[in-house]
Parts: sequence; C-alpha cells; structure tokens
Amino acid sequence: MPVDSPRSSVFTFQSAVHSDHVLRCLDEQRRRDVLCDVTVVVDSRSFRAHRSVLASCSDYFSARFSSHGEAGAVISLPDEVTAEGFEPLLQFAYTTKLLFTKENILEIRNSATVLGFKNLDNSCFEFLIPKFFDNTKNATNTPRKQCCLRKKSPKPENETFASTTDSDADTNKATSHVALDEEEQQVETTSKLLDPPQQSYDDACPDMDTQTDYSLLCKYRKFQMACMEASGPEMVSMSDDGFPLSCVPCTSRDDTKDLEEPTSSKYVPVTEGCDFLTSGSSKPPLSLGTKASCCGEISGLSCGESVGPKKVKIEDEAEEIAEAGDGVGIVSEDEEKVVLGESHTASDSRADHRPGDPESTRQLGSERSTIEQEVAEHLAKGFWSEPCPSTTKPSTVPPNWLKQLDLGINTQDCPFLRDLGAIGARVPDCEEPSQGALGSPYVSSQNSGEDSDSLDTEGDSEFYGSERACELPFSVERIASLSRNDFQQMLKLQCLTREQLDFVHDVRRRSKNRIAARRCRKRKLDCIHNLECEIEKLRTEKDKLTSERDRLNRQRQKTWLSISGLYERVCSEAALRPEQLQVLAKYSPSACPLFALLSPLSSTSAQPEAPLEAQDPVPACSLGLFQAGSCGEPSSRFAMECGSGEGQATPRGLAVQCPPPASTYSGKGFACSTEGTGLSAFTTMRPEPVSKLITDK
DNA sequence: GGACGCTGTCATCTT
DNA sequence: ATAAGATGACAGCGT
Repeated sequence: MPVDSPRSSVFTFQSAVHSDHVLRCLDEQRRRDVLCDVTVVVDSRSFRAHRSVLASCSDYFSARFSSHGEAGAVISLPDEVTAEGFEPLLQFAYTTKLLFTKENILEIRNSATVLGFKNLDNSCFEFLIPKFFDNTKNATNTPRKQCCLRKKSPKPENETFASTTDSDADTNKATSHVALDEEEQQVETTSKLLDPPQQSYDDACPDMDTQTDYSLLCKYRKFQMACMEASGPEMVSMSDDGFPLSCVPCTSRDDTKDLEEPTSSKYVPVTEGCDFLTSGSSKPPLSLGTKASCCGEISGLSCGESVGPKKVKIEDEAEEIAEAGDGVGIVSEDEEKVVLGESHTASDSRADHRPGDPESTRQLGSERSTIEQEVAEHLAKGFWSEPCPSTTKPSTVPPNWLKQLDLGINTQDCPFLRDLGAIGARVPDCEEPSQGALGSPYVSSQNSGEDSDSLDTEGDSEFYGSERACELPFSVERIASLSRNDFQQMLKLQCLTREQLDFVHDVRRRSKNRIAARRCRKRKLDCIHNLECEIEKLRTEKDKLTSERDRLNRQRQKTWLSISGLYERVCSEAALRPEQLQVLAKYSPSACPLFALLSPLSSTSAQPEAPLEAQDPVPACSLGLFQAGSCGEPSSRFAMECGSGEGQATPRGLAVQCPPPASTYSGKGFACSTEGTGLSAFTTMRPEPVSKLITDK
C-alpha cells in the first residue's frame, strides 16, 4: 500500500576511478621522487614517500609526523621493522595491493603491526599465516599472537578508535607491565608513546594469531576480568588487536575447515596487477573481493568452498565492513594467487558478475547478502516502483527474496534488479557510496522505496505483512547507520505515520542489536583466543624459567663445591678451634672473608653427613652469603644466629641453614637479593660492631 | 534424528 | 529520562 507522501530523490554522482587515479598519481610521484617529503630509513635502506600517504595508512607515521612536525625529513623506523617487511607495506599504501610471500609475510605482518598499518591489520594475516604455517606444529615459530604483540603497534597516544572506550584506556593505564623479555620491553617502551592501533569490530580486524587486542576486549568486562585474573596484568598489556575490520580469528566453521585443509588453497606471490581475481574454478565467479574482507570467511569462500551456506557470513562481513568504513580484502583471484587489496567496491563486483547470465545471477543472488539485496531493492524501487507496473517476477532474481520483496516490478526493466549481482559491493550509507560499474560512474538514489530489514531473518519477516506497507524513503542501512541526531533529523524531514515511525525505530533497534550481538560474540571469541594465546605464552615462559632455574642450580652447586674445596683447604691449614672461629666470626669486620677464616672448622666438624648432591642443592642463601661475605655484607655472627641449631658452629652448616634471602624474579632468571629484607635484616640482627660497620658503609 | 555451531532477536542491565 | 551498547537467554536454521 503505497503512501502518498512526498518523495524527493537525491542523487549522488561518484567517480569510480577518481580515488584510483589519485593513488596512482601518488605512486607515480613516489617512484619518480616527486613531491616526496620524507625519507624512511629501514635497515639502512631508504624509501622516499609522502608524509600524508604514510600518515594516512599508518598510525605510527601519523603519530611521528604529528609529533615531530616538519622536523623529521628522515625517519628511522624501529628495529622491529625490517626493510623486507616495510617495502611491501609501502607499496600497499600506494597501490592498495600487498604483495607477499610465505617467506616475508611474517616480516610484513610484524612491520604492519608495529607501524599500525591501517586496513591491513591482523585479520588478513590472521587468516593467511595459519595457512602458510602449520599452526600447531609451528606454534612457537610463528609470531606471537597479536594479543601478545599488540602493544608493539604504535598508535598516537591521543588517537582514539571506535572500539576504544574510556574504560579501555583506564584499564590500560591501570595495567602494570611485568617484566618482559628484552625485546618486549623494548617494544613496550616504544608503545608507551605510540599505542597500538586498535581496530575494532567497527574498524579493524584481528589476527589469527589473532592478535586480538585486549584493550578492545576491555569492553567485554567480565571476560577481561577473567583474563586479568587468569594471567595477571601482563596479559592486558600484552594483548591487542583491534577488531580491524575484525575478522573473527578463524573461529567459524569455515575457518576451521580452512585450517584443517590447508592445502585447499595455495597462496603464492602474485604478480602486480593481478588485482581482483576471477574464480579459476568452474564455479561462478564471486564478487567477494568487493566487500573486501580480510577474513578467512570470505576468502575462504572464494577459495573453492561451497558458497551456499555462506550467505549469512557474507552479509555479516559486509556489515562489518560497512561499519569499519574501510575494508581490507583478501581478494582471491584463483586458488593460485592471493593478493591483499583494499576494497574497491562495486566495480569489482560488477566485473565478476555476468549480467544477463541467469545462472550466474541466481547463484550470486543466493549468496548475496541480505543487505545487498535490500540495497538492490531500494535502488530498484526508488527508480522503478512507480513507473514499473506490477508484472511477473523476474527469473534473474532469487525467488526466495523476490517473495519477500514483492516489488511488483519488472526487473528486466529495472537495471538495479537486472544487474542485481553488481550491486552487492555497495558500501553502506555510512560511507560514501560505492563505485559503480567498472570504470564508469553510477548514480544511486537515496530515495528508496519500501523498507526492509534483513530479509532472511525470522523476525523481520513479520514486518513484511502489515509493516511492509510502510514505504519508507530511506534504506534500512541508513536507518541503522545514522547517528542518533542524524537519524532524528532524517525522520523529521519525512512525514511518517506512527506506524512507519515505530517500524523504523524497531528496525533500527534490531539492526543495531544484531550488530552488537556480533560484536559481543566476537569479543568472546577473541577473549578465548587471547586466553589460549596467553596460556601458550605462559607455558613457554614457565619452561624458560624452569630451565633457567636448573641452570642456576647447577651453577650454584658448582660454586659450592669450589668454595667447599677452599674451605677444606684453609681449615686444614689453619687448624683453628671452633671457639676461636666463633669469636673470630663475632668480631670480624664484614669485609673480612669470614668463611675463609671459619673454613678450618668445617674440615674437622662440619662435614656434611650427606653428599652435597643429596642436599637441597646449596641453598640460595648460602651462595648469597658467600658472595655477600666476600664483599663484606653478612657476618658469620649472623650466619650462626640464623642457624637452626644443627650446624651451629660449622660454617657450611650455618650457611646451609640460613634462611634464604629474598628472591626476586628479574625476568631473566632468579637472583638472590639482600636488598630490603637482606641488608636491613642484617643491620638489625648484627651485633653492634658489625652493624655499625655496615651502617658506616 | 540429535548434537553442535551460527545467527538474530528479545529482555535486561549498564553506560 | 532517554538512547545506545553489552550481554545472557532463547529459538531457528544449517551442517
């Protein structure tokens, strides 16, 4: 039931080639070193570039340029960035194409992470790397998951990301970093100035090694808390990722399948210019690259998997991309080549689609997202609902949604439905309109006809009864994507009935909730993934510490044996009586190598009953006493007082029974320390003379 | 046919 | 007070 509300059409012209042209010119300028205003030095190699381009692509450069102003004509990148990793990124910045090989993808990924390369974040690598490397076998060889590296990615301190909330920031601030290994500490230092770019579900993508960003996950409070409890503050500090166009880190069935069948797709370097791929297989081409997704879901799709069940995923991806604003895509041309490229929207889709090919259109339609369908519907209705008389349903449109659309138009006469497959890559309203056919501009109408939410959802279908009569002059996407103010303003501009208003609000509510649910689920998955990552990391750390402890124990035993030998020797030569040794120990200055003086005793009365090996390897404190004693710290008096009575006057026994000094973990191993508890305790317990000596010192 | 995972939706709570 | 977002619970659907 059409509503006789005034309808005004707004048309948008958008050049499909302008952005490409600009980028090409910039790339050309870069190659000719024209107008380049910065030199980037990596690994002693220099790259000329434009600041604006670098800053546009990289959070790191953005921060550097903004903080250094015009000062830095030459920029040296952090050590984490290698020329091998940076060069492809630079090329990507100017061409939207990332050329990589199995050999350098890790370098690229690491560089991209450190530099906070937008649109190329982890999800892409997250999908690809596991395919390159056996994730299970080489878990330790592949770069640490993003949750552990995220901090390495610089981000301007004041930069905000959609996914970064205040609470996130607070959490990060509150996070205390435990000692990391040197590398991490180094990076961490850098990161303090330049926080990692956090691509959120709305603007980013994780990685499979998904370096999912914990700061992003901070929204997921309960999980975050659980994470923090489970792994301590370090965890948060070490995690990161945004959900850069967040691709779910291979958590879907399809991803799993991909991982399980790594040979299903081959990834080899692709020649430049191999931009968008046409399906090399016999199956109809999929214009998946259009909505550019870095996720394995879509790329997996293009790699030969059954596409039928993917419909929802495509939609999902499309919406996420829509939210993200800029997509990252793995455009698989065939199973032999892989290129990462930014979305170029509809044009690509159109290129793949075979207009007029019913089979192609049918399959495309069945795979196409509901949003795309809606867009097509709106576009179609916007132009044709009035002029087109109700006729038979076109055969080129999937019947399942023709039923819902019930457009009552002849799609053969309607270019939008006729070429429905080409519209799939449309960018949501929140962005600029997508590009039209290849090389040609297209005209879109924001004046759409009947509104509809996701056509494939159960709840929505209810609306296609009475509510379908609510012909709204804007799209569902628009309803959902507009800000509150814009939304209200748009409603004010329209003369809508109460029914329509309710419908619109309901559509908006459900649409947003749908997206929120996706985010929520993604966060859960990311949290799980991060926890797994952290577990793995902690296991590695534990192994490392265990081996370090064993090494130190061996070293301590060795030292003990060595000193014992000296003991024996000195004691036998001095032949002092125990009483003499006690007196001597009591009043000896701390600088005096007391043990050497006391050692004669050990040779006579302090022979350990059990072999040294059988004892608890020389207690830490004993070595500490030796060391400290040699430099004048503890006195024998203290050593004797500490004794529990078994070894009383025997130097070795005293040493063995002395309470171990406080041990602290320095991150590199255990170290005995008399700091704090040590020296102060000595000072307190020592007889006056010795105490005074220490104090004087 | 049941288990399982994914997704959308609703209700409720928090921000 | 309201809107938006987060999240648990539920149901439908496909595998």
